[in-house]
Amino acid sequence: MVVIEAGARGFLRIMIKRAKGVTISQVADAAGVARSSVSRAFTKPDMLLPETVDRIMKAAEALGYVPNHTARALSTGRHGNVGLIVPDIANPFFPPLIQAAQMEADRSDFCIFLGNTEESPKQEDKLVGRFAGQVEGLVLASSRLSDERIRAHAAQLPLVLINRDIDGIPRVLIDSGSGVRGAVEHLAKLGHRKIVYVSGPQTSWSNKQRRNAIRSAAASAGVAVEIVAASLPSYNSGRNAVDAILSTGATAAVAFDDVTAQGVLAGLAERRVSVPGDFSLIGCDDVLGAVTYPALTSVSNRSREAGRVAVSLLLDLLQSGAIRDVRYVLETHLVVRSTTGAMP
Amino acid sequence: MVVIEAGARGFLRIMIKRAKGVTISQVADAAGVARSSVSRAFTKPDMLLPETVDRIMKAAEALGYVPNHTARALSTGRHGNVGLIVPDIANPFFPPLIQAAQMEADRSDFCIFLGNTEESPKQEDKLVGRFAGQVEGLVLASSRLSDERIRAHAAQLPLVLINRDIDGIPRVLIDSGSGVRGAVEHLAKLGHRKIVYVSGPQTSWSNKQRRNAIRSAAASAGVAVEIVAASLPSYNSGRNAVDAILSTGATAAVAFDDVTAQGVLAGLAERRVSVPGDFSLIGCDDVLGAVTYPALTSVSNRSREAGRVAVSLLLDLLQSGAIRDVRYVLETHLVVRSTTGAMP
DNA sequence: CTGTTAGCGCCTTCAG
DNA sequence: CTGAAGGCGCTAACAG
Repeated sequence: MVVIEAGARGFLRIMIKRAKGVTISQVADAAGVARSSVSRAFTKPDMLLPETVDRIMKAAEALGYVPNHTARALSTGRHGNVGLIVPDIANPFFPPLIQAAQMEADRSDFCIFLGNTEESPKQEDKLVGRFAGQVEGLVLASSRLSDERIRAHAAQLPLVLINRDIDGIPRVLIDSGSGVRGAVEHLAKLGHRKIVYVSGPQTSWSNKQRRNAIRSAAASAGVAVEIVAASLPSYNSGRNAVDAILSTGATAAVAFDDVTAQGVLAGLAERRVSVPGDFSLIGCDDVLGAVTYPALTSVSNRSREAGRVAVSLLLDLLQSGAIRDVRYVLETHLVVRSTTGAMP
Repeated sequence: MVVIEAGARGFLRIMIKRAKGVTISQVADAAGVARSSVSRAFTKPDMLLPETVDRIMKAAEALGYVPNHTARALSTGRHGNVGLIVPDIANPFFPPLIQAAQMEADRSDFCIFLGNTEESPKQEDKLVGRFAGQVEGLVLASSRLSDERIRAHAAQLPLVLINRDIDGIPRVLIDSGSGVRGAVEHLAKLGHRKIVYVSGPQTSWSNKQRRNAIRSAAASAGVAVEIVAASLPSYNSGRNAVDAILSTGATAAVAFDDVTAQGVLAGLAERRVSVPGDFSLIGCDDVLGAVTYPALTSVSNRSREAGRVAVSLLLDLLQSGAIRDVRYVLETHLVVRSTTGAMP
């Protein structure tokens, strides 16, 4: 129905009155049954005579009835939503994760609340609170919260963590260690004797993990390692790190992530250092695919799987009602492309 | 409280009983007032004596009361959520848009439901339906639905479109035409006499817009144009288009988007065609920032603003209750970096 | 198998 | 300014 009325200041306002939800009672009347039967027809049809279900469904269809999600949620306490909170949607690490989470939720007819914390713990706390009332559970990806806050939230509602290792809270971890070890061995085999690790954020769980993996792998391969800090994981900090990298005398580098690696790649090109002729470079996360030139050798990241598994785990927990201390680890591996070659 | 109980099959199950929501009644009792007063204290405090509000708030705090969103929604019909549906989260065009939408919603304490349609109209329809019950309004970004379906949905709940131009439905459009014209003029000024447009998906509103803008701008600048189709907007189709591009004899190209342009860039490098020395290249959407080497000249995209404006518009509509026929157009412009130079 | 009867937790008239 | 009562739409025992 379209309504045209005079607004407060005299001008015309066009309003479209939207269909006011048909209720279960109207359907019940139309079908000549009790409200509860209509409810059952939609939730537990096997409790009813097939023909009754049929009659109810016909009436419902005719009236355009559609169950009210909110009312059902209030009554059952289950609303069929899960929340997903990430620090930065725009970081290429997350979109595939989000997408996979979404697909997995969809398979069970769940909806996803998405939250972006802008890397701020305060914002993260706020979002958890805002979501808490309307989701059955939450996935926290690369949370920036303290262990205490996370534990506190976990006491309020089912929680699954991604890339955060807290005892007693279900978590899925991407073990970049395995892939990073492969990277170091790959470089050693190519003859490199000294490499540098271009590090990421000091507070990052992944950075710590990668740094340690490189150190130990290099030690056992007899390769020297130097660390060059690139505070932020960004293109610019990678590019700015190039002088420091070259001054170490190393012939190869592993960067905290692909974005940083791409910055390094650009910096090297500007200085006429050819890759992989004069210098070899490896990224992490494999988020750039083969889009750089030369195509970047990188460590696979499996963020897509992490998203899928996390949601799947959460839905399992919701269904079973139990909390299991799950620690799901995803191994990674080296993806060799064109930025690595024999030591010059 | 931690409970350890024997599970059905005898093994131990550890469960954490979560705090069962404190209700308004408990607060009312504790504060010695009626339930309605507690409700008012939270929604219309000015209707109450300041000291009453105070007493209620104290009691609420002590009990750890937090209003039940679902119950409130059932009662008021407003649940403080909006939905955002996109075709492909992983396409770099969308994350900034999503992020901005999220921030704008957050400013008004709204939560965002995110839906990913995998480019499928069927999935999009399904998501709209699933969301409909629990959001007050919806933003459809680059919808793949037919005009009819969109109109049908718009009749059910408030809708705002991004990059889709349908009369009578509020929409925000990114006009890449202006930027693309700038691109052509830029190339003409550099002396190029023949250019190619590497086109995107035939069904895309943006592709049509860009193609037309290039044609008309080239005509008035006296530049010849050829179209090379790159069916999908992807790195590979860009790279595969390179031979066709070079065989036209053109000295410059504008690509449908940055991802395609990056593929072209790689293809050119493989064929030892130097950029911008031998060939000039311009992308669209500016999603790669300056991360390619050489840094890509591109047309700005403003997807971030589109996301922000769309949500802001939607919230306005919700508040006013009226439907205005808004058509919000965002102009774009050329961002000159290092892939364009004088005709060889 | 189906109807009856209570709520779920909150908001909102309507009286005082 | 505050209390009492009814209802939002649906589900969940409990009877038949």
